[in-house]
Amino acid sequence: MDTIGGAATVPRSIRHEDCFSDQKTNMKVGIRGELLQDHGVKPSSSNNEDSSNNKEENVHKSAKAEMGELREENERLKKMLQQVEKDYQSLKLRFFDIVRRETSKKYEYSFPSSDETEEPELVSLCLGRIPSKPKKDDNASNSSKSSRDNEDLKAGLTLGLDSKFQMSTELVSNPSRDNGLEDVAEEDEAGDTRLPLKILKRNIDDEVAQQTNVKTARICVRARCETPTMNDGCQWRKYGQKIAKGNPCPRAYYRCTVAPACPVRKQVQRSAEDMSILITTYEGTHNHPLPVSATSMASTTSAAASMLLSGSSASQPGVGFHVSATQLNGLSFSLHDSSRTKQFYLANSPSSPLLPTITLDLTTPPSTSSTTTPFNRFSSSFTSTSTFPSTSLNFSSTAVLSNGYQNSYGTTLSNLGSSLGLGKQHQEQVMYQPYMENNHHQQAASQQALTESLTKAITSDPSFKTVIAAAISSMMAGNGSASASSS
DNA sequence: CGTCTTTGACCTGCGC
DNA sequence: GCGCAGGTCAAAGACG
Repeated sequence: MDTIGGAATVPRSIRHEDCFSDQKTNMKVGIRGELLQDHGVKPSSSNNEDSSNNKEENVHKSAKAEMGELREENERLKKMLQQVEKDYQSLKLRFFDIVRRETSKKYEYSFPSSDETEEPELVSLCLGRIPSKPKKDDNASNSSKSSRDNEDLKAGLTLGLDSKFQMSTELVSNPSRDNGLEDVAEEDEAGDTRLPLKILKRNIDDEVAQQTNVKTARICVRARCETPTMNDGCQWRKYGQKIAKGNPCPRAYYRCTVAPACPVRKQVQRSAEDMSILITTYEGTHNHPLPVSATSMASTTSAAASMLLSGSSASQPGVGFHVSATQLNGLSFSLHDSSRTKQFYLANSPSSPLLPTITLDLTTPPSTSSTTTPFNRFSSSFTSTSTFPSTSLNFSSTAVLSNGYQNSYGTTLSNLGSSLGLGKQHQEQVMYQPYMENNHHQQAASQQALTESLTKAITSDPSFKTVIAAAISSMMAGNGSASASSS
């Protein structure tokens, strides 16, 4: 990001790695400090010079021994870290497998005997690449269950921040003349040649043309941020600024510059109520792989998007969610159907009034940020109204995770933990004791608890499969740097 | 000198 | 048709 946050020109991937190494360093330092306390040498109180010389020698020796211990400790920590990463990888694979199977099952159940040629309301969140366009397949006639499963799987596993909605034909035919580029293109495919001049002009661009095939969700992130923009890992270039009505703070317009033709844009504006709150709205889909550092935010937003999508919102355009979380990278959030109150933020976008908008409120409420750092504590709750019967969830969970693993894996793992700790139709309280430094057993225990919690949540609430898929796909995309999205 | 930001002008959509 | 507001463009200036 870049321009964002001022510090900007430094490639985010590099910064991210720096952060990671910093964490290791901090861990070492912390442990070192603890050891020094434990084995610290008390100052001599003797007046005898000989004895003081001997003591100096002893101090020297003990210091050496201490150094040796510290080295060993560091080695152990390194191994521990490697082990954690390894465990995480295997966990990830397990989730991946479970999600895949569950998704297939659910799909069979959801479409048991319906018209096989009827296309389900596919919602595809794409990880920074153009989706595989399953919509309106020409081979709809031979759409077997397996092929549908594959499509569903694709949709489920291609989640990302830049959620793209594979609009159903019903939605495409929605009688709104300002649906924007995407809908117009849909109409074009359907044979409608009444394209506005602007649209025709833009369609010249291949990249944009690809964008026109999908519906794009808007992701709105509210976070407390002192810097002009939030550092989300992407590179942005400011192309405009405007004073929006009702807010004295100007709204800045940014364009993704990671790739020359990337259509992703974002708007940054300070909240009128609280100037310390930065409201960032993302729109569009990256057409390039994302920097690794961008995937954390991607995992958060993609999960939120998947929440929205799992609520079959595709058929109910204009509905917005309000997602609140107390951790930047946590998937914990509460979703509020804002359909009645119009979209909570940036609802007055004339260009895309029908775009589903997901608002992530990352501003920490005072009540939940009391004793722990924002990065190791987050609470979540999810409520949904009858507008989304399929996602009528009610849960609340609180998780305390160690910040000792707040690397790219740790955050996403936390994400999974937080989101999966949520249970359908019942409330759960999952408290993870903070990992004690140098206590591998507790770490293992906490990890096990987390694993159990995740598994439980997966099996108890199928709707979270999408969330898991979102987070996992984001992680995988980020790890492989193959493709990811966010912005 | 190249890149990025700033900022006024312009375009477009919407409501009256 | 007109005015308003949001969004974008592009020239000019700043900066490294």
